[in-house]
Amino acid sequence: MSEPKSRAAKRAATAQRILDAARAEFGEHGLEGATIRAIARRANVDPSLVMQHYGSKAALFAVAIQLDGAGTGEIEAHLHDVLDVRLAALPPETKALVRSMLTAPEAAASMSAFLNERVANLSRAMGGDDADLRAALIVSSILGLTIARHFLKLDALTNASDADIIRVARPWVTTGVDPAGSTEPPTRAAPRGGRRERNGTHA
Amino acid sequence: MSEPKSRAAKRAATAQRILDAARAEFGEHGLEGATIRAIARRANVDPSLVMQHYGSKAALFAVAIQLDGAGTGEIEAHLHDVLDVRLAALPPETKALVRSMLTAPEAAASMSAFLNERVANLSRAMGGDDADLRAALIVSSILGLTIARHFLKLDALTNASDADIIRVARPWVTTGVDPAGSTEPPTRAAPRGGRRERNGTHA
DNA sequence: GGTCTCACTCATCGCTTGTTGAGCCAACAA
DNA sequence: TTGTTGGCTCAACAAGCGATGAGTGAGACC
Repeated sequence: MSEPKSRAAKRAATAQRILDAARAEFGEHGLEGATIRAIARRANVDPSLVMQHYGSKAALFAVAIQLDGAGTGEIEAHLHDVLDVRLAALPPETKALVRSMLTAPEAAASMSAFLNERVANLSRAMGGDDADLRAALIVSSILGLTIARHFLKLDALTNASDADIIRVARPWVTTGVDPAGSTEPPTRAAPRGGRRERNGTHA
Repeated sequence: MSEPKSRAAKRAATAQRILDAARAEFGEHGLEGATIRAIARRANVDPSLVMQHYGSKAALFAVAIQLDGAGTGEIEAHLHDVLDVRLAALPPETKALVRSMLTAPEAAASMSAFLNERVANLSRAMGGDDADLRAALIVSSILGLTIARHFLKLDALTNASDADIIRVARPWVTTGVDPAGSTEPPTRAAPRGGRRERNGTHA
């Protein structure tokens, strides 16, 4: 399986194994629910070694929920890809971050910062009236979809295939096709507050 | 403040005070983060009295996250009200339920059941193609909005007033006005992986 | 091949948690 | 005034937690 490596390489491999185990445990049970002992057990290692590697449970958690952020700036330019990213099996660090964001203040802060940045980027890319608010709604919706599907496992979302969800959700999120609209031409409520209705993406 | 009541009434009042304290603590710190001692302290009561009243922490939590469910069936008929309900300050039991839904399996199950029912009702009310899926997207979006605003406190959502959010989100959620609609036609990235793009609801 | 290094384990500490049972004292009944 | 009920507190338990520090043994170095 794994060749006998140098001592440093072996230690690095152990650190990575611990980190993987930590992400899995944090992703399943959250920051408080996961224990150093369980992480160590999963990594086939003594609990004290976990501390020796990462200093404390909080420090380990901070590393575990760090998103690599590849394409964070780019991804808004290809908004169509966002849903795919979210719908495919979630990366362990994302799962760990989401799992704890409602109970662990550090996770909440990290998630807020991440989403605020996405909102800002998206808002800039979209422009128009209420751009910030509209961007925040889109980002919030994707968050809600992720939670409902991968964590709460709502029937309608687990029964549906990835392709189904992408087909229905993508045009909605990215171009505003109405999810509430029936097959017949929707009888739209008159917009209130005098905001003019924009529908630029569809003729 | 409170007149000396009968013994039974006094006991009932204490039970209610404990329950209120529990909802507040669970709502702030979640099931695991909240402690019997903290709940008792908040209710000005001995910790053991909490046990005497509700049996166990889990049993108290089960009572604390119970939604009264008034209008659960009705509310789908008046979807416009949903956002108002969600945007006003969350009821303590809702906050407690949401806070723990990602870390406490019992809370997750309760939330799933609640949302599944909402999806089913909404789907029935809407009809059309992919009704279940579209209903699930709407419900998920409202969930995401609630989390992003009241728990993660995203900038764009805390800066905006209730009225702003309702104005922008309501027509979107209820009638499908496009939140992403830009002024210029977007240059779309070519779909990857050969998945054909469907756009059934719009001609 | 002897010595040192260091990745790792073992035993254990202090602390907090949920939970329990005995005891106290005001409120009721006679 | 007496005896009794019952709402409530006090003190303490076992279990599990994160964290610590001494010790061990296989591999690196000269």
